[in-house]
Amino acid sequence: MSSPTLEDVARRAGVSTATVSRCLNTPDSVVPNTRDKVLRVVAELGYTPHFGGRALASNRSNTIGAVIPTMDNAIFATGLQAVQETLAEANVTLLVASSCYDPERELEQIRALVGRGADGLILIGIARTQKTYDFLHRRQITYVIAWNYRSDEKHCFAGFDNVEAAERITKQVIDYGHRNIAMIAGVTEYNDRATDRVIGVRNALNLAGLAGDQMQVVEASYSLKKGEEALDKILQRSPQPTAIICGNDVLAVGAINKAKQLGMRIPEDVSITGFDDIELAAVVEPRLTTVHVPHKRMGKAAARLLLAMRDDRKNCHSIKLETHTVLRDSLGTILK
Amino acid sequence: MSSPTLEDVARRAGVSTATVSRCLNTPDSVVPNTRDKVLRVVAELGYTPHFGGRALASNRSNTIGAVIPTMDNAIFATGLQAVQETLAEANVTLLVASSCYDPERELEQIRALVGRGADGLILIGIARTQKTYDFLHRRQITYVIAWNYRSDEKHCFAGFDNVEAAERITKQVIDYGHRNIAMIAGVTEYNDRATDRVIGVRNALNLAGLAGDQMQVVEASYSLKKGEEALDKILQRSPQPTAIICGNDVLAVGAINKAKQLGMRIPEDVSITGFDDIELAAVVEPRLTTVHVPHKRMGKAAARLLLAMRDDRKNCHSIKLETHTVLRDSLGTILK
DNA sequence: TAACAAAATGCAAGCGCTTACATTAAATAT
DNA sequence: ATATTTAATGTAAGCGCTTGCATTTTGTTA
Repeated sequence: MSSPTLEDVARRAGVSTATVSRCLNTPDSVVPNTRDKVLRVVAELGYTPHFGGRALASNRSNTIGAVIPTMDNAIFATGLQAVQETLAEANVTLLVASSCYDPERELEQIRALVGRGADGLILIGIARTQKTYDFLHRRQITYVIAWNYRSDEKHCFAGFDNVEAAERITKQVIDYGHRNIAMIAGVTEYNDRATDRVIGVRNALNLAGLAGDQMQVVEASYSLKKGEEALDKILQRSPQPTAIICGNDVLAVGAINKAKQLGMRIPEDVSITGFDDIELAAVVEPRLTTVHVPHKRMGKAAARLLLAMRDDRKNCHSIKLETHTVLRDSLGTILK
Repeated sequence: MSSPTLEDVARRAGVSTATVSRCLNTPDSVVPNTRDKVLRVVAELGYTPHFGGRALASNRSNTIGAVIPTMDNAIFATGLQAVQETLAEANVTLLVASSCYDPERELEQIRALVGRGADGLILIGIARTQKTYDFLHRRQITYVIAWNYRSDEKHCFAGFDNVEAAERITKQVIDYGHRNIAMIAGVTEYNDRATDRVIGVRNALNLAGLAGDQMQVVEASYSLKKGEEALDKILQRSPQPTAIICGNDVLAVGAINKAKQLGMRIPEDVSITGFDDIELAAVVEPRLTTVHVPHKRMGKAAARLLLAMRDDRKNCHSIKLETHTVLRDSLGTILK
């Protein structure tokens, strides 16, 4: 039932618990002879240090936590996988919790992870309650923000500029001749990435003299079905847009499906673009023109950053990752 | 720097540490008046119990671990999300590690999670080294096996019968008139799910008098690209099969893509079926006929089971989830 | 070989929490 | 009102580990 303890090892090896502990943590401070003897017993007993005891005594856990909106979203799952791999190389374990896009719940989960001694946290995006930030700062928690980037010294980022990326793809759409553009956005409440993407689209429109502030925006939560519904809503208004920019690929694919069901041709009758470049984007027909986000590299970067900050709290060099537009088939030209 | 401790709370609330502990763990054993007072202080101080202390004193970590092949696969990500949500309701945290389909690595990760005091483990499938099972048993680790099911009392399952499901869809393919059937399977080495699916297809073929043992099987790792390559390999042989059964949806979609590139019509020129029913399956054109697996329900079931077993180790009632074939457009009839 | 410095090891005090058990307060019976 | 039961709270002993400091061993120097 009960696992062997440090003391069991010590007794059996005929040394003190301190020596055993040192064999495990600072092997160089123990004479080889003793060390071998101890390690042999460790192997013999199949001893594994008790994490709780260790955390309690050393105030360090070799654990980092990630609180993501949901794993049930390829972009986070992919990123998290990269985080996990990077962390595993450094013998650090990953604690995962999901907030389900609810700020209260995020704080709850952050509390739980900190309570279990996470040495650092990976958080998604910037938008969270002041209460959460207060907690983070009061407790001096090391954290990095992923999936967004700001040139803001207050936080440490490993992300990309959502505004910029949205501006870029919108400009592309405009360059293709579109003048009447609508947007299916992700839910912007409590979601800075979704919000930034809307801002980016509006910016680009304004810059081209197209009254971005009057652009039709329909918000939809992350699912194919909601994307379909959103398209319906957009089509009710006339004149109908010639291009629909979507806040993420899932919504875009939903919109494409619906459009096809309605007998519309893409991109001849309407152009549709996405954001994220998940696997789906290259498979749907027509293949989706979208913003490529390097999710794996981002996960790796976030993990590395956190590892570095763990050793030196102030060692915070935010990383800005670059995105680019992938031109595929769902965006077409408007001939004047 | 240092977080408030139980004692800080106790002092400030003017009670003993025991009372504070009880307020947090067994609130009913404290009179409401006292409880409110204590909880107010807890909130005031932003107190979070220290995991290490708790684990040490109670010999329970309120943590369960999951070792999955990779999160970068929608089926596991989806399932894991359900696990996490179910666990969170019980105030249990989820530790995640990935084995990358490598048995040695799986053992390593299991060791790490157990070392960190996981009260139980969720493991994927049955195939693992004897060494791993020895470790699990010697340490009397509570674990449940997900994504597969056997009527085998040795383990505790929360999964489905891969053989049966593969038999079912194969029978469907045969019923549609196909006689020359090939398979693109996932990598079967160290992967009982992939192996079982091949067995199921062969069984059904044999049962229909179609020499399942001679069926052409090409193995491919989990990616669209490998699915495409596998299709190429299959088409080299003649006579070409009229139906290709794939071990998972990703391979199936890869095969569909390639077939379309080659100018083949699906299902007129060749039928293709998948397995898993991920989101992609309903989006690809033609929509994929596949085996629906209730990943979310499976995750939830696995978590519940583990939670139950935590309280009573012997309380192991394996759960068999049902799958069914979803008929969509990628499987067509052969007219005789 | 004695005297001393340096290296290795042991001792023991916690780290923050839970939980038997002891004590006190409240509720009920007499 | 008092004795007795029951509920609420307090006391204090660890849980397994790390680590500062004391002690012992080993190595060095004169």
